[in-house]
Amino acid sequence: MQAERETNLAALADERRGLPISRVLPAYQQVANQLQELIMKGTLVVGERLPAEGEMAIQFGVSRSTVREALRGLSSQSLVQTKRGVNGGTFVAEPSAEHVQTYLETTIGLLSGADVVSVDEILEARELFEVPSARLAALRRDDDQLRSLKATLASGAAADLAADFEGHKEFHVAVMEASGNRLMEVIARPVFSVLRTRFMRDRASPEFWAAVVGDHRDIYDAIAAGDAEASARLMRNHLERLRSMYERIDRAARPAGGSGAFGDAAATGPVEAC
Amino acid sequence: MQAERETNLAALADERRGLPISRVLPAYQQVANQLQELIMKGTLVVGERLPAEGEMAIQFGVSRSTVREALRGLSSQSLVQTKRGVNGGTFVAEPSAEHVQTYLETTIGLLSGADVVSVDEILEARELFEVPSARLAALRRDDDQLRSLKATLASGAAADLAADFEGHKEFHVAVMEASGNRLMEVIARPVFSVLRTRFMRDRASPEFWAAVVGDHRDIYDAIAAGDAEASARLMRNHLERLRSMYERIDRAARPAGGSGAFGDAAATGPVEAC
DNA sequence: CCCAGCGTAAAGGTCAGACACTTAAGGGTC
DNA sequence: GACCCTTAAGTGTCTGACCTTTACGCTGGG
Repeated sequence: MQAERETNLAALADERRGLPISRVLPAYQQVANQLQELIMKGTLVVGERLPAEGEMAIQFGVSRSTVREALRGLSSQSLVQTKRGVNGGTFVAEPSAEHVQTYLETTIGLLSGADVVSVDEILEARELFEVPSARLAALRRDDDQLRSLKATLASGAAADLAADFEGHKEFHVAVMEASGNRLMEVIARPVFSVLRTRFMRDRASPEFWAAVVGDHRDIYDAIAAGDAEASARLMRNHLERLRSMYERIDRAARPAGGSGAFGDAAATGPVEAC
Repeated sequence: MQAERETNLAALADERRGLPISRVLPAYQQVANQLQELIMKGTLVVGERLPAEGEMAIQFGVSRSTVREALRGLSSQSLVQTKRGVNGGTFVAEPSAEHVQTYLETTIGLLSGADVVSVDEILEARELFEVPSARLAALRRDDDQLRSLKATLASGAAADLAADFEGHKEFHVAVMEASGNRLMEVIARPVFSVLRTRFMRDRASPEFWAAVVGDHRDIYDAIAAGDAEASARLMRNHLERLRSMYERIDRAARPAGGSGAFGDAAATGPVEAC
């Protein structure tokens, strides 16, 4: 009872008005779209197993390769998951915060690399996210979260920069966790990570890191005391300190990407030939 | 000069210590990973054309189908784009805010549907995003943005609810645009859209919409006057009004998804048989 | 009775080769 | 010079085969 798909798919296009632009989607796209819709409408429940590739091929009236291509797309969006072996198959994946974070991190990195968003905007967004996080953390943290937070405070006596750098990350992540808003956390973490990746460690002086460690301790105290406004204020100051460092570092030219990934491939560069 | 991949890929697993869990990724995954890395490192520049599928197959030492599956994954993450015809091929896609928004919208919707994040958290995140947006908009909007903003103000005399509902969306989007932070916009829009989708129109009384329209006008005035604090405060009040409506509506059971998407398929449901 | 080992079969993973469809470019005709 | 037509590169799709993984059940020994 599924689509018929005559040999000539283009026939479907006849129904369209005006614009004769070829808008017949490839079969794998159509299959992917249909499956995605079933998942999003909840017709296919999380954890549910889809029919085997071969069966879906029959039901959709396409070949197994086509179905597989569709599934690859869905699985790279973490909508489905595949398992091999007997009782293997394709399963509706359960939405996970981690997937979203991974995706956001790479994507924001790309947006930044392509100058669709500027470093300034990322820094600003970070403040917009983390300052309220600190405020909420002061209001909501439970004892466990407070303990985790405390555990991330660096030794102070700078053992080595790398440890401080790690501690810095863990502290901020712990604050986001303590804020009690998982959506906020899912979004703020990648933003933080992108900045962290862009401005790798070792660029700042030991004195700078010492100040960072002091900031963390102050913020921790405010959160522990449940002082929302102090937490927010201190976090803002802290982020401003960091921002000034980032801005100083930003005077580092990004390497101009050359071709050559596929050595002898095509001499037909995207720019002028001849 | 590419990977060799003997017939037995599992040989690669021998190098591992301890844990003998089968962690040899499928070939398509490995190919996808390598390509993704090349793109993210900037070795493959935006707009650049990758070798034809057949050539990549040779270079990676896999079959064309495998390459294609890898490409489907990348393309569904909007990392690459394919074009048919002569001079067709696979091109490194230019990162676009729209793709991210689409992805975020579906994903946040799923996270919410699976109760990984609660409606409360989404509502809170929305306030956390849009209140600062309004503040920044007051400080930064240029004349064009102000004009666009004004254009979204509903007629007031409720023509029909649908129009108000649309206007509501456009107003909030315009504020985000005027905030001058594109990252913020990319993130805030999907959050807004998810709420909007979850609580479809027509659930609120005409009086409610009238109040909404009034709120919008007030916020607009504050933004036009460049009064940052008033903008923020009014936006906060506005969102609180909306929140109360959402919370009232949230007393609506979601339909329990039934099986049957693949009718006669398998009787081997995920739950008890017999 | 329990456990280890082995075989089996279902399902995904990979491959090779063929053909269809799309589309830009080049050449030929009027 | 404008238009059409052929051509070819490259993606899209299909077929059918074989490999690999892995849960499950059977079987035999302790």
